[in-house]
Amino acid sequence: MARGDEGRRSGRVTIREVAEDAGVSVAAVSKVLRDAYGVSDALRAKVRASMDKLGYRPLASARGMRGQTYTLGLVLPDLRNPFFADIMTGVNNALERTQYQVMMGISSSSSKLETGVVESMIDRQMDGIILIGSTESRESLNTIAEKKPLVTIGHHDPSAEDFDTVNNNDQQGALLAVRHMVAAGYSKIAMLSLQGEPSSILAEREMGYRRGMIEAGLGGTINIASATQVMRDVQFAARRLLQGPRRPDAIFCWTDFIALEVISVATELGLRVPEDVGIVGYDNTMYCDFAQNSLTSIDQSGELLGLQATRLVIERINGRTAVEHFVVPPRLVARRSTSR
Amino acid sequence: MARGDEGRRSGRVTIREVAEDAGVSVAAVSKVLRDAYGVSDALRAKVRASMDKLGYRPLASARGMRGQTYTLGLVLPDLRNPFFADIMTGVNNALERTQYQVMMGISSSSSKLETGVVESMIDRQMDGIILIGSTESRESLNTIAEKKPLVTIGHHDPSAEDFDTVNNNDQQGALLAVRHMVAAGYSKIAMLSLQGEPSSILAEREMGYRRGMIEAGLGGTINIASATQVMRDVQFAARRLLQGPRRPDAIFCWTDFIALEVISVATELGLRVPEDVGIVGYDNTMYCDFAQNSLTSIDQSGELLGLQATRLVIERINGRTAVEHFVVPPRLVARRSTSR
DNA sequence: TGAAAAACGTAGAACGATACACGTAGAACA
DNA sequence: TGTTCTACGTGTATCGTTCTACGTTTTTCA
Repeated sequence: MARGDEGRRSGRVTIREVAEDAGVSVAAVSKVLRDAYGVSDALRAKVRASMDKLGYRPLASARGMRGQTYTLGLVLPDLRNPFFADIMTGVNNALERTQYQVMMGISSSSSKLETGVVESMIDRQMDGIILIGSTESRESLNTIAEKKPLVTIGHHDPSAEDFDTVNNNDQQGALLAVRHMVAAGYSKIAMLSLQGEPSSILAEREMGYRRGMIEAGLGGTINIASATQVMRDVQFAARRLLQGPRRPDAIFCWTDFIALEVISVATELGLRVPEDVGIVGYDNTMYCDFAQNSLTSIDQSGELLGLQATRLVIERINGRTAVEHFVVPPRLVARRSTSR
Repeated sequence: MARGDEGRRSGRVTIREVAEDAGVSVAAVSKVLRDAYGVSDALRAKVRASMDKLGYRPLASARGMRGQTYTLGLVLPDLRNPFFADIMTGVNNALERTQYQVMMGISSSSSKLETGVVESMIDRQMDGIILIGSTESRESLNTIAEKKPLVTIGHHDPSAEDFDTVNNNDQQGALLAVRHMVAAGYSKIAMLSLQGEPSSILAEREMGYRRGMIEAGLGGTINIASATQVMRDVQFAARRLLQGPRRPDAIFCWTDFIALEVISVATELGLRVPEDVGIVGYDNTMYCDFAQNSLTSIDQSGELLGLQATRLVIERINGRTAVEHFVVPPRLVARRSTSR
C-alpha cells in the first residue's frame, strides 16, 4: 500500500537534513560520507557529529543511482556444507573496518539458478561479486566480469584475464590424499566424485587422484565413481563400489559429508572403517572432528580463501585491472578413518 | 574509478528504451512491470516483447527510490548449522513463481551484529525481513517492524502485535525428548543449553525439559548446564557433566551438533552411547542420520517454517496489518543414541 | 610582494523508475 | 445525438545521493 509505505519511509533522515544541521552543503556531507578529497578535518568532524546526532544512515538505493552501494554479493552453492562458514568468516574479517556489507545468495549448485542469482545481484547494484564453486563457463564469467568486479573461489582458470580466482591447489590436495592412503597400506583406492555440471575443482581433484595412483604404480586400478549430492544417489554409488567385483579397500571422497555417508553405507554392509575400508574426505569441516566420525580430510583454509577473495574484489572496485590468481596449498589432517 | 564504472554501467537497457522500442510511454512500461491496473493485453504483450528483445532488467536501486525493490532480507544466526538449509528450501519454494529474490545476512548469534545486519538491510530497502533465531528484545523488533514488514522464525512472542512469528512448539519438543528418554529407561536426565544472550527458544526448551522431568517424578534431579557454541566450551561443559558427582545417564542437547560433540566427549571418557549415556539432539539435521552418528533428534520441519514465514512477509508487504502467529508441532525421530 | 598552486566549498544536473493527476477514446444508455 | 462511465494511455515531478564544473580561500615559493 502506498500509504503504508509512506508511513514506513517517513522518519528517515536524509543527507539534506544532515547538511542543514551541520550548516554545510549537501555535497560536503556526501564527501565526508565517501571519504572523498577536499574536506577539512573541522568540517568532517562537524558533519560526523550531525550524522550521529540525527542518526543518519545513507540509503543504498539512492547511492546506487550514481555511485556505489557498498554491498558485495556472495554466491554459494548450498547451505548444507559447513565449509562455506569458514569462507564467510574470512570475508567478514576482511570487511571488519570497511563500510562494505555482504549479501549472500544461493545457487543450489545449478548453473541456471546461479545465473539467476548473479543477475539479480547485478540488478541490485552489488559493487562486486564473489562466486563460490561456480559451474559457469569462462564466457559466462567474462560476461559477468564485464559488468561487475568478479572474483571466484573454487574455480580453476589460471589463464582467465577478466576476473580473479582464489583456490586451494585441489590437484595437490587429492595427491596428498592418495599418498596418505598408500602410506597407510591401502592399494585398491577408488574415488567418489560429483556427478552433474562439470566443475573445475572436481576435474583437478580427479587429476590429482590419477597422478597419485600412477605415481604409486597403481595406474591399473584407477576407479572413479560419481554421484549427485542427493543422499539416495550417494548411497547407491557407495553400495555399488563396495559390493562390486573390484571392491576398493579405500575411497577418496570429493567432500566430507559424502565421505560420512560412505562410512554409513560401509558400516551397514558390515565393513569396518578403517580396517576393511579407509575413507578420506575433503574440506576438513567441523564434522570430521567428532570422535564417532573421525574422518581424515584435506584442509583448504577456507577462512584464508574468503579473506583473499574479499581483498581482491575490493581492489578491483578501487580500480585494479591486472588479473590476480591466488592459490593456497592444502594440508592433510589424518584421523581414525585411515589409521589401520 | 568513474571511468571504469561508466563503462560497466553502459549497455544497460533502461525503461525509456523499452518504451521507445514498444512505441508506448515510459509509465505504461512501468505499469506492465508492476502488474498494475490499467494495461490492455495487447499493450502488455507488446511491452513484454520489447523487454525480451532488448534484454531489459529493471534496476533495483531505481525502483527502490519510489517503490519496492522486490527483495526480501533473511537473517540467519550462522552458517554452521545445516538446519537453516531446510528453512531456505522452504523460502525458495515459496518464492518460486514471484518476482521476489532473497538476500541473506549473518548475525553470528550476536544481537549487536544482528542489529547491524538488519539496519543494513533496511538501508538497502528490503521490502520485508525474515529474522531467524533472533535474540533481540520485543522493543527492538517493534522498531524494525515499524520500518519494514517483519516475520521472525524461532522467536516466541505470542503476544507480539507488530510482527508475525513462525515457530515449532519448542516446549513440546523438549517434552517429547524427555518422555522418550524416560520411556527408554533413563532417569538421571540433564539438559545442555546455550549460554549467552537469552533466547526465547532456549527458554521454551528448558521449560519443556523441566515440565517433562516433573511429570515423570524426576523434579528433584533437574540439571541444566550451558555452554556457548564454541567447541572448547561445549567440551568443557560436557566433561563437567559427565565427570561430576551427579553424572547423568542421559543428556538432552539444545541442538544437534552440540549433541554430536557431547557423544565425542563421552566416547573419549570411555562411556558407551547409548548404554552408559543416552543423547538427544534438536533439529533433526542430516548429520543425525549418518550410521556412525545415529542421533535421536526432534524434527521441527524447517522447510515448512520457511514457507510460512515467506507467505506471511509477502502478505504484510501487500498490506495485511493483523498479526499472525504460526506454530507447527515437533516430531521425535528415534535413533541409536537412545536405544538401550 | 605577487603569482601560481593547492585546498577547500557550492550549486545543480544527473541517475532510473514510480505514481499522481490528467487527458481521451470508446462503450453503454437513453 | 448527447451524456456519463469506464478503461485505458501520457507527461512529469519526485525519490536521496553522487559528482562535475566552477568559484573562493589559503598556502607555497621565488
